[in-house]
Amino acid sequence: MPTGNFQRRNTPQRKILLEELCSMNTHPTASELYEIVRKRLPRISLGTVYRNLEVLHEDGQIIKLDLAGHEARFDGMVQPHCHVRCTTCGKVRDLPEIDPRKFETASAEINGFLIQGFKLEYFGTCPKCRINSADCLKEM
Amino acid sequence: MPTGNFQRRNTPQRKILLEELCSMNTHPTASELYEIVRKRLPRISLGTVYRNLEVLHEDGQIIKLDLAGHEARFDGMVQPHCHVRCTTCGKVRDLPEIDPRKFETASAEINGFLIQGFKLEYFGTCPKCRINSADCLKEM
DNA sequence: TTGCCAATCGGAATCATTCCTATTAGTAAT
DNA sequence: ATTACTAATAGGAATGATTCCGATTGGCAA
Repeated sequence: MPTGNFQRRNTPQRKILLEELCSMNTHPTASELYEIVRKRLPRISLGTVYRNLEVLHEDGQIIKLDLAGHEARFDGMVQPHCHVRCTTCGKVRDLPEIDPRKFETASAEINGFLIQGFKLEYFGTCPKCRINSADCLKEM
Repeated sequence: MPTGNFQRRNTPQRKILLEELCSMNTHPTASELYEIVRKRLPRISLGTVYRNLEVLHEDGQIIKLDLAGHEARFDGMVQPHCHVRCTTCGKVRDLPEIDPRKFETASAEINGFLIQGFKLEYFGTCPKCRINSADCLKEM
């Protein structure tokens, strides 16, 4: 998850990963990006791709789409926006904006997609972990 | 994904899985449920647990929580409701209701959870797959 | 009882992701 | 330039959730 603390200077591999990701709007997986980047860096390893995508994500330079039950996908567009996943072929595309009113309707059409539903997941800190991290602070 | 077509008669294994899942509100993973059910069915296999959770989900008898980048969790409460995941310990709990207005605020407190954000994913059918499935219908 | 079919068991296979270790590249100091 | 140090990399092994497969079992109808 993004820490927002600081932004590391990008290594050559990381820079090229970012360039390639930002030049596409198809939200590739780590493996897809690996195949693409390999054309420019034939000796890059898949582990490096994973690690650097994680670093870029931590530093807020890219978005990680960790969606329901599928491999993670990555997005070079960091402005907040939504995504649709095709339940048939699995492709992921951008949605123009968050419109909570759409939640009410069972189905709708956006950008040619026939929307069947949405999945909403909150994240945060549970009561117990809030207390524990408070303890941590006291101990320091 | 739920088909809503018909509901199969539950096998003994499936019935017990459903009973156990409905008696808890902690959204167990398949492995956790496997350990629990094993007390009543010592010879059940993990594969059976996975298959039957999938069947129950397809028939709409349970909810499958396929959340961001973690193992799937299952929920016996089928009324629509939301979930929070603790980013520290990973536990998942119910949220009382969907309140789209909450989307606006960066952080809020619900049920003792300190909410840091949410993840919203639409799903549906992309333009190409809509056409292909229409072709399918024509061919039939 | 027999045959049939779906469900099960048990374990192997898969696949995305993470981890490990030796090597390399980059930078600063000498 | 050379050396020393450190962080990042490559390559591959390990992990872990999930799916797949083949042989066996259980329940039901003829």
